[in-house]
Amino acid sequence: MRQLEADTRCCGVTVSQCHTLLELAASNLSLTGLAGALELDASTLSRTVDTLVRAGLVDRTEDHSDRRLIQLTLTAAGRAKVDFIDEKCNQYYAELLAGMSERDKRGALRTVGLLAERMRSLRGTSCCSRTESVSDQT
Amino acid sequence: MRQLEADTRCCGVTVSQCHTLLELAASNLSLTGLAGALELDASTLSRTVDTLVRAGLVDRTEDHSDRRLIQLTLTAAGRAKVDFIDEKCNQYYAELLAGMSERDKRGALRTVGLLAERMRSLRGTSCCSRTESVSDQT
DNA sequence: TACAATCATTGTATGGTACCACCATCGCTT
DNA sequence: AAGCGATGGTGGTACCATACAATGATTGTA
Repeated sequence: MRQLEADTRCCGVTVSQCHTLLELAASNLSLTGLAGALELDASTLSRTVDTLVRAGLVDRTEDHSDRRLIQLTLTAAGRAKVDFIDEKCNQYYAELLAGMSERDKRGALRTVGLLAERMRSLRGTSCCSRTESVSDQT
Repeated sequence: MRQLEADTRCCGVTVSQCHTLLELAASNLSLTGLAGALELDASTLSRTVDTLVRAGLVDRTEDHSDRRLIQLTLTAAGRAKVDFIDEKCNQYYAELLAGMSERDKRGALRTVGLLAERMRSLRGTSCCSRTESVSDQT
């Protein structure tokens, strides 16, 4: 997580901004669509998108068939940023695997796939019933 | 990350509080010592510890040999919380591995160990030179 | 046409984080 | 012993991430 954070920040975006950009690169969506895809509240996304729009990485355009909707698309700069991030990530993954034996590399790829799948299927399955939270930061 | 967050929150603490408790369980430390171990700013830790002290999970005690130091120790409730968290984590890991073949389980454990070691050794190695950050959330 | 549902935004609150300034304490040097 | 720099903890301030509630605009439907 720390590595991820350092890397994305050094790409000029925060982790959240990065997730948003990557999701938009996969498919243009409305705000609520994007919020759903990222499992975030729409209000959170709205503000994140604000930042990205101001940064010139994302465009907000109205949908003429339903004027409630806001279509979000990457600008050219946004696409470039995504490419840059992808490249950086791939570099990092390559470094992670560097020095492993062929056998270990294959094992690593298989393990990561298995675990990802298993994690996805366990999503929401856990946990204990809601307990009191530790807060009250007076 | 999401799963981790949901699980720890459902244990009644945030992820940061959880890290703090677990580190304290490993060894009693002063505030700066703890901050160093978690690679966080001392002021950040000071406030997190505030919360945990108010929650009755951590004790602050002065060091008589050096009155600048604050010794941090888990209370009984704190230790209980850590045990609970440990148990929950182990449960989750068990569920992650459940259903895998013996061979895949061994592979998964080996992969995780290899990757963790490799990540540690790459810490700080990356990345590009600092670029401008996308912010200005006016 | 009136009303419920949907979408985006804004207000408010909590939490994590860092940097800086500050104060108390400690240790060393003169 | 006095002074001064180093160290440890805390509070001020400023971000970002996030959620929930309220609001305004729009749509669809009874």
